[in-house]
Amino acid sequence: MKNTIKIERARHNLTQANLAEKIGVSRQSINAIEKGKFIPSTVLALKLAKLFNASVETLFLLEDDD
Amino acid sequence: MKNTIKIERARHNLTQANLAEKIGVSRQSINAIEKGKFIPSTVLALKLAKLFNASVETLFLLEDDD
DNA sequence: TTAAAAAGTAAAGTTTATTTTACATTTTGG
DNA sequence: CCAAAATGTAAAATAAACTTTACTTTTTAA
Repeated sequence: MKNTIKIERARHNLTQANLAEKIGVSRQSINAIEKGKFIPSTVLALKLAKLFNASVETLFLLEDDD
Repeated sequence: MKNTIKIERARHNLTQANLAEKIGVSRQSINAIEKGKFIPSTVLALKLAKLFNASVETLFLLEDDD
């Protein structure tokens, strides 16, 4: 599973810390998700998509091994 | 968080058991998700959306308390 | 109406997401 | 260049997702 959070974050001029704050998770969670260390819950994915005016499908991409 | 899995499952004529099999989780997981007992991971949400030709956003609806 | 299938539920266990704290490295702006 | 901000990382703890087993209740079809 890939995601484009880092890119969207750049487009929206947000740091990991302020994205985390807006979404209501810790900064380390954002970092870990960006780095592919774990996959967020659907609630988090929906919140991120909403914030970025994107779909969950464009933000998170299924891969063969998922 | 609400979801419309039960409805989509009906539209696609699938039992909890065969949906579970197609998605690769246990039947109890499908049941628990339908009953709102827990919120699936983003991978699961994407797989369900794909199977149902729906978007994650239409399948899973954020609520105020999320 | 009855047997079979499907759905609901529950407890115990495993795995994975997420937090907290804390520190190291990298990037950025003055 | 230098300080501050941002990012990376890691360990320990907690919460939540998910599995397995097993049993009960409800629905469906013959």
